[in-house]
Amino acid sequence: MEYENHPLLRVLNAQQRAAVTASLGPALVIAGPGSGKTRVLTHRIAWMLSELDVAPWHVLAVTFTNKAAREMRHRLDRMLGDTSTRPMTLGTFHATCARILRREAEVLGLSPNYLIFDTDDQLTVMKQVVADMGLDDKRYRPRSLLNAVSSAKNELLTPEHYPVRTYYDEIVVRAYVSYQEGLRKNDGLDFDDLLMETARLLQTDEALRDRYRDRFRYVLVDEFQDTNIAQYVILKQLALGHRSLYVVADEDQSIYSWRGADCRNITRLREDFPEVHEFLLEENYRSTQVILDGAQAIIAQNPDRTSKYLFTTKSGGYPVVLHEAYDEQEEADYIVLETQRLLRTGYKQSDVAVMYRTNAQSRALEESFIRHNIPYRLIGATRFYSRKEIKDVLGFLRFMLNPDDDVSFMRVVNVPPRGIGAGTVGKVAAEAQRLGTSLYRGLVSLVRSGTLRSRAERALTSFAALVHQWTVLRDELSVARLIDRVLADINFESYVRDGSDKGESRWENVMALRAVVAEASTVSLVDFLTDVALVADVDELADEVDAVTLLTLHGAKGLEYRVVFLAGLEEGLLPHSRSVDSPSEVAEERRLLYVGMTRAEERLYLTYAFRRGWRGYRGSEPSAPSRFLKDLPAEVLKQPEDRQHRGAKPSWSVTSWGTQSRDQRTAEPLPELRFKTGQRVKHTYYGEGMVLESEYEGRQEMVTVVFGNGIGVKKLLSHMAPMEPLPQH
DNA sequence: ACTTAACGGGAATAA
DNA sequence: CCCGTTAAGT
Repeated sequence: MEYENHPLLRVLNAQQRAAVTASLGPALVIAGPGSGKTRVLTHRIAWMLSELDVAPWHVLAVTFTNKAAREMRHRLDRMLGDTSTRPMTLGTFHATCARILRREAEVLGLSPNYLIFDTDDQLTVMKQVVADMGLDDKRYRPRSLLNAVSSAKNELLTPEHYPVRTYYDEIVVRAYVSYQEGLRKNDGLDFDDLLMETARLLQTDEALRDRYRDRFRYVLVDEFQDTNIAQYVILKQLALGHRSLYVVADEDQSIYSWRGADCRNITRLREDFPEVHEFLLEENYRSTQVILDGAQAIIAQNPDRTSKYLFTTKSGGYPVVLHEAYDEQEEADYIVLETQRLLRTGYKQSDVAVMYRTNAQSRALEESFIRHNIPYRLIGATRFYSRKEIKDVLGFLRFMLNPDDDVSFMRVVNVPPRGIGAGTVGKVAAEAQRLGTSLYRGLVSLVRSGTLRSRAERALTSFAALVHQWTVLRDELSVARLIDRVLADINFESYVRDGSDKGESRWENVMALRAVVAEASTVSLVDFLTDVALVADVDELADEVDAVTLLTLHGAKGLEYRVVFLAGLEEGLLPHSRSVDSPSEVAEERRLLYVGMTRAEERLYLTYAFRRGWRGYRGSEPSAPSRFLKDLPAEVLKQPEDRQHRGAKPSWSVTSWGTQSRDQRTAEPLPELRFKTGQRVKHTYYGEGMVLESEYEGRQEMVTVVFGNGIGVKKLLSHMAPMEPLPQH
């Protein structure tokens, strides 16, 4: 091939090269996991800029996370050796739309300072709606109404077009209308609005559409399989001008249908752009063949997919390890101890990731990592920007930017507690209602009237004075100075640092926020608040830290680690109990497992627990291994070391305790107990210990052992635990 | 009238 | 374990 020696193409394989050097028309790159799609995307952009005479300001590249966008820009700058990517638009859908709408705010009846309402804010607005409509919030849960509204927006359905089949739908429509009014009144957009309003503007306003078509002549999209209808319409409207739409997709990694992502966008693309060129990337550069075989065996069971064959030149590899633990604690201990073992063989902490279905599963893992003194970082769970102390500070910033935002008003009016409770706020609300304005203006009016005399009302007066000062300072000080000012004015430190450890850590968070702001010293208040609203959990992931990563399977998309543990592979968790009734949702759960497995470069561990505690360990319930595990071919599996010496146990099926444990009690006489009280034992991981008690639990011998070295008391199953009796002295 | 402590009920994934 | 709600205390 003539291009073979081009510096941009030398590092690529033939399939990648074809994709990178495609003509400027529409292109669809189907890329399996680890096939170098990020590389293709970056090289493609570099190729367009350097070989196809594309001007960077005409390029729009959409990534799935801000982190990916940053990395891509960085790589491009390095490849091209300058800052020619500066004028390029590179970011997530939400960030890009937020910026467009900032510019076009007026058309939508918003101020250019409109704020993005996060999940909590949305809930506040919807609760208000439900209250105003006089609905029973048990029957019409604000959360569930929000879900309905959200899916409607993802499909660009306005209230008028919302299909009403039941009375509940009728309520949804009314709530949808009031909810939108509520958002507008407060000068806010929610996440879904960012996409929907952008799509609608592009659809309805021809002049505007032509402007953006001219600006974004070349559109590139990563993770196309996870776009929803609104996003597709945005892409289509832009691309119908110059017909240069370059998308990378893998339907097997579609894991966001619950938030409106629609794989059929791939079909739509083929229909709307029949001249599309398609490319297939099948060579995997990430994982060993064993891991790929395992992952493909799992995904192959899904119906209606175009099958790919992923291959790698890394033949062989370590077998996939399937481990059954007694409960979530021992599962965590197994993962941590195995990690420790790997660390001794040359892996770094940052080479290891533990993935799970639900955030709640991180707790047991965290405890174990702490106990064994291994640093970890947790992605998601309580996101930094949704901690109370952070939201409070941000609330003040939002409020000073837009005092007419009632949601922010309610958030900050009594923080720290200054004696302004529901009753007092009610008076303000009444005044606001009377004047038909915001709470803040209602407050100002009350203050002017001079009728505020009681303690609570005097607190209101001083609060109003404070806010007034801030709105003046708002345009004069940097964001960092504003934060300092607020913290000082409300004496936030003494409120947050209440002397407890938690208080200290809360204050650390505030200082961390302060540091983030200081770094971006020139950013405006609006832009800062926008950025903050749109950071994703994984965006927080700093690569410099050497620590084990704990994250959900959803968060793991696009990442890779030398060692991956997938925890909690049980019925009810993966597939999640809420999805088992729907075949399509189970298929998505399967893809989730597939995504997790294909994150692993060298070693993959699949673990599940025999019983798992809910609600903070109080009571635990037996669980069954995930149905997906059945599809793992025996060849890729290995029994964990702790069971090998115990002789032949073929594959997972033998250990399906869930079916054994409960009912088959009296089938056969029980053999004698292997351990008895006082017996000294040696455990492969826990070391030496002494048996406190041994008894039958069902047909299993359950041994309670106390170990030394701070490990403490463990309950172990005699036939499962890697534990032997020691000779008595 | 507001604040704090005790209580009961409840869990999926996320920009 | 975290949330929102309620009851008692300031």
